[in-house]
Amino acid sequence: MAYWLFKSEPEVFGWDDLIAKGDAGEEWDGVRNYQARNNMRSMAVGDRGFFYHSRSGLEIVGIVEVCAAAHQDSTTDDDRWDCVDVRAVKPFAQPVTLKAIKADPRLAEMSLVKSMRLSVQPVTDAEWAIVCELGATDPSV
DNA sequence: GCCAACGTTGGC
DNA sequence: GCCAACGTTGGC
Repeated sequence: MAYWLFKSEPEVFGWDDLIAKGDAGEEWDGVRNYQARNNMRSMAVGDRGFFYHSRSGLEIVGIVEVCAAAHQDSTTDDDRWDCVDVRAVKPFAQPVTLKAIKADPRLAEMSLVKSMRLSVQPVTDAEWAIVCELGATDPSV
């Protein structure tokens, strides 16, 4: 299983909005960046990701699961743009702030630190475990 | 194919 | 709200 990180502005589409979608989840649409799109094309159903609140919040708030592989983004007719569907798995007991991530030398190579603007990012197995630990949340459940 | 101009993202 | 970083566009 691969791990990812999805960024969204909470005022536009936040964690609570995804929770409200239930088990069916929601299209991760609106991505208009090739690298982010390519990351979504690499995803498999069952892959997990972090949900990060950008611009305000600035913290990882929970764990999501990919529930549909990449397909046409329904918000555009342009066939260059695909997206996956994601659903909420569970919130972090303790949100992990960007500040905390930057303060942890083990996370210095995270895309969140290195490629600040990329909206859909890969996360390594090691980073996944460390962030879940910081979030006081057991990732296996 | 280069690179300047432009638009967008996102931390502060 | 500002502005730095960075991706994209388009003229040459």
